[in-house]
Amino acid sequence: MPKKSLRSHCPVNFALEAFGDMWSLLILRDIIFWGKHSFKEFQESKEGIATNILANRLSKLVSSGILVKSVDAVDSRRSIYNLSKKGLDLIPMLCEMSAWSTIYDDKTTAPKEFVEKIRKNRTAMYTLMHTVVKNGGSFFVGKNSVIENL
Amino acid sequence: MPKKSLRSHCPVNFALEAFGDMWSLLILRDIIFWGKHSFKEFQESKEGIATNILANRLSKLVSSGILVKSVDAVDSRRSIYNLSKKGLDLIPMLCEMSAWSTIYDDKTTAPKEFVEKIRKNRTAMYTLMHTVVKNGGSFFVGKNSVIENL
DNA sequence: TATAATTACTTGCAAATTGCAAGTAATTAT
DNA sequence: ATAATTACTTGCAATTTGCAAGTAATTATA
Repeated sequence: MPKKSLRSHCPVNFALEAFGDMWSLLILRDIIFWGKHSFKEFQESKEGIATNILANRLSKLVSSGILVKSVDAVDSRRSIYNLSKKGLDLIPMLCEMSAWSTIYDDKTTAPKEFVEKIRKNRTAMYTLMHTVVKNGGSFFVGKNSVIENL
Repeated sequence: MPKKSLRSHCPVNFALEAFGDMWSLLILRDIIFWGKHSFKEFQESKEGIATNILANRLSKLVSSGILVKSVDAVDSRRSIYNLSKKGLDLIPMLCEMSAWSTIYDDKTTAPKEFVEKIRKNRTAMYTLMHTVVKNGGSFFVGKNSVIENL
């Protein structure tokens, strides 16, 4: 199908058309914060995404250049989804979103050091996360996780 | 109806449940960037929101404490929607979203100074916008608009 | 002062999207 | 050889959306 034209080139609208639905953002969260990379792992997240929707969102994120899909070298059944540069550049937005919720949700599961660190030096935090995720890590999971360096 | 419980207290999910749908975000954009405040003005935006959806989203944003509704002093037909503190605190997120699109949409309508300014000193930009919008202004429109101070 | 506009909605209904359950195809593990 | 696992697809009911057409309460105009 031919790529349908945008309703507008307003930057907020552009972002919404690329990744602005609930499930796409939860997939990005799973990668950035939890180091998930496969269909199965995304499916196991507690919000409970349906498999047809998950397949649909993954293919949209790949075709908009935010995710890159590859086949696992040791298990060819597995597809691996990683963030491209374009996807890594969404880290600041996800961080601000999370920081907001951490302030306004009194039952938040986010660590308080996260918001403190962001308030002190946002750009440093974004840069650190960009590097960690680019190298296969994530905020919470992985041997070079962000949280153990806070 | 009793307030339905959240699927999770993950900060990304919390944000999505509060304002994470396309139309809610476009309403927030209209207020922050274009200084719109009434039903009619939101309806006129070029993305073309249907009036039933607009009414629904405005009432959700009010009940989640992001918007505050009041009646216009000089024309009692008009309802006026303003950002609460909780709403003003979404400015950083909207800015990062816009900054991302400005980089990746080669037809973006965003001014390039915006992204430059954010890269140089994000926090200063957020603070300026917070103040301007709090005082009834916006990024583009109003006598104390942000853009004329870039 | 009667009539026309305007503003902020609501209602009804068709069309699109979602959510759920159940497959399927291609590996990999036992 | 058989069972699991992984990444999907399919069918269908239920929910949500989009569109057109109201309605009610002002405010503006002849």
